[in-house]
Amino acid sequence: MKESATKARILDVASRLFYDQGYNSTGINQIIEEADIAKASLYNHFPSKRDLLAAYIQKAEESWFDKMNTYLEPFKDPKAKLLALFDFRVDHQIANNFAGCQFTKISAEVPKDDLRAFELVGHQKNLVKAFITEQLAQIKLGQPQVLSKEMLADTFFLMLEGASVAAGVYKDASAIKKAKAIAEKLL
Amino acid sequence: MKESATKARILDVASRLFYDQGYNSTGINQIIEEADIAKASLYNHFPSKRDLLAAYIQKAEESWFDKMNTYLEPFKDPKAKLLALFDFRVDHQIANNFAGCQFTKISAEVPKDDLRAFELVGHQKNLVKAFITEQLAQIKLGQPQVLSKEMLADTFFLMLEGASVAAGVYKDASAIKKAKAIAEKLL
DNA sequence: GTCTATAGCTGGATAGAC
DNA sequence: GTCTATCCAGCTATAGAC
Repeated sequence: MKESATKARILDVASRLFYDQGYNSTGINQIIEEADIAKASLYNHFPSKRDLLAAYIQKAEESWFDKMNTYLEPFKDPKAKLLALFDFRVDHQIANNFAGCQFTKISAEVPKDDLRAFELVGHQKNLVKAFITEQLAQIKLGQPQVLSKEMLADTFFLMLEGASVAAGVYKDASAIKKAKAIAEKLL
Repeated sequence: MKESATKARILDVASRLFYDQGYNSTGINQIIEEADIAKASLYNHFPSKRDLLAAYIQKAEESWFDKMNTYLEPFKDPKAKLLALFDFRVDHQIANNFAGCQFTKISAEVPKDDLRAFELVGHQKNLVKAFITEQLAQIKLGQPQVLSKEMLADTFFLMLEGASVAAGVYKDASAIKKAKAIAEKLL
């Protein structure tokens, strides 16, 4: 069931360019040139650019959670793990020159009739939200709490989403750091 | 100092199309066709598509705050006014078919060397943040507060940013409504 | 499954007449 | 300042040989 090396290389190159330049600004021609393959080979593996986009989002989701899990692995305490998620996103933004969230970017530039893309982006965000909820379930909170655990999960998730946007707009990670400080107060 | 009707019409058409289809997916050809003018007329008023984008963002900022002020005008109490900001964004997303925040969209799809665009988007977001801070300054909070007013401003701003992204991804306003419910608890 | 070659179109931008 | 006409580079996608 091993996928061809050609297909993997196409996806690697496309992933880099889609995130770096944007999906719409990256042409098939550039992808095949940098992957050093023929145009028809690309269309052999991916029937259309839209299909390549779908494959990109799925691969990016996998890669994103791999990196997240590696980063969070040392933290055993659920509260520390949850707070480290903010640090992970700071690091990730620095590593990617403050390009913003790659999934949010896709949903912002994709034509609105590409329902598949929105669904795949939503899937990644659902998993992030689920991770936050999972950690919160294991945290013992002091009494009395202003916000329920469900509301805390929404707060953290939405702040992270917003802070990632801010990172892309302002080209710095200060919003993510502020969000972490707020999260610490709320826990 | 009145601007020509041609220029205004170009900007009107471009604004609609940029938001609806995206900046990259909207060609000069479509703009001149729908505005019913010649290509050279467009380039007479806007030296490049990038300049047209800059004009679009500025006009959109103005229009956005006009609509916001109109919506919030009936609310005299600062707390009610601040909470109504969430409702305004729900309404705005519904009115725009859950296309997400138009400013965030631009920052997500513009080439990364278009510093002017990032700056103009940042300007709009600064104003939103300032409005939130302004309202909070007039609100008398109960004691003791977990979050300072500065942190509350960040929380509300980031949640609104994140919830607008979520509205665009999931095509519904539930995240904005959840953010409002959280804000009510925190005030 | 990979290649070369090209179709068919649209992109942003300009020249020159009026 | 608006028009027509056009340039050329880029786009997605396909045909057909090997």
